[in-house]
Amino acid sequence: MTTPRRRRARDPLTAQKIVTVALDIVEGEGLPALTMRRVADDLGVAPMSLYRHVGDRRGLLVAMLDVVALAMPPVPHSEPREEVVQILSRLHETFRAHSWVVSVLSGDGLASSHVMPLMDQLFDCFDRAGLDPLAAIRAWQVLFYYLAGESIFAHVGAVAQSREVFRSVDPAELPAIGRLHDFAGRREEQADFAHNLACLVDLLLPGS
Amino acid sequence: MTTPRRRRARDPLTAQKIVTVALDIVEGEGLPALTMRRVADDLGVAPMSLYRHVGDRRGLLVAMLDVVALAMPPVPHSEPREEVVQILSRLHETFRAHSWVVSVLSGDGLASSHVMPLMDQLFDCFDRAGLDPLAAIRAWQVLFYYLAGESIFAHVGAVAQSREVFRSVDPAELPAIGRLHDFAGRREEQADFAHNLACLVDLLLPGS
DNA sequence: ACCTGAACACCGTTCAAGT
DNA sequence: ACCTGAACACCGTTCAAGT
Repeated sequence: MTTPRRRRARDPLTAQKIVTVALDIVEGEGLPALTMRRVADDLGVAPMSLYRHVGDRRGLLVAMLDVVALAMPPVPHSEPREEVVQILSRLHETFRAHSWVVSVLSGDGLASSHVMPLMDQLFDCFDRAGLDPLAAIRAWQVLFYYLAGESIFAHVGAVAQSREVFRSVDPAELPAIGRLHDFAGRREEQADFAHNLACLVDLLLPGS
Repeated sequence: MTTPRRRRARDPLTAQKIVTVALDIVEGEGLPALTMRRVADDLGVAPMSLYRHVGDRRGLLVAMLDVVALAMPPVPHSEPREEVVQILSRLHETFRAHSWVVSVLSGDGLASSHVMPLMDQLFDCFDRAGLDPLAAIRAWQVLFYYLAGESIFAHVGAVAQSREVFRSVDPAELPAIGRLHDFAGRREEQADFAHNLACLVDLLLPGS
């Protein structure tokens, strides 16, 4: 094994290296596997070495969010309604591809400043569509909360005990739920999202 | 101090006592304060004593969800549209009053079987309103994901670093965001929820 | 049957010490 | 300036032992 146990002056630890390794762990094994000690282990470094470069665990998570935010391809400008759909779809793709992101946003209350340009683009669309600031904020809430809820529960739902609760319902006792049993499960959730998003945008943007 | 360090045969530990103490902790100090060791301490009991009664930490959380679900007042029957609004409002009140519930639902993928009657009532409303099963599932998704997102982010947002990110935006660089600065913060989120909910129900239920 | 202490395999982080 | 080991104050849970 030629893996060095110690860093050399020529091979210094950097925030970038730490974030890269942390992203590898979290993409492959999920958020619970991401511990400071594990990141340090994978780098062949003492746990405390990380703290000079990323502050603490929350600092590491923000740095990871920054990388994801900066990796999002820009959304081209177009007619406001279409542009809103594209922006929300981009966020949806991001949450799907990196499901830990929503957990960090909601669970730890963290955020990356690098999403703000995309937010600005979205609110500019609202403005061009004729929404006043209050209506724009409400539109944002409806769209983002739906998006966030969808991302959280679509991800966690795949392995959740809550599925078992739903399945174990007695159709004789709760008939309206019973009627759903045939439909649940074998549906395209991607299609549902696209459909629901289109409906919501139609609702929120005036005169189309 | 007369606090007994040991249980007597006449004062046996029960799942109910454990859940009561756990709810006290979580309502007062939040989910991070809820540890098996802390619950045991508050009961004057060894940590391992809990495991015979609640299985494990997840079992304790489910038992806590059961209590909250059973404490929800029933929603009176009425015209479908109104009944849907009432059911969603009841869920919203519950999530507001016990903000840890949404974290447990989303973060741990747990659920209580005792919410299923309310779900059945909701899908019966959808049925009476003329929605086919597919449309009903989509309506449920839109409403619940919005509700869940609202509850999660309204709660976590109050203390979050993400607020700081928003506030620190330079209005010259991102003008559409800058225009919102005066509006954000001093709004009634409760009113927003009621308004948004009414709009969503109007969208999802046909012909009103 | 019910409860316990000791132990295992973890956490994030502080601190004083090394180079 | 950058990295380290040892330590602190925690976790959930297993196991063998007590009554």
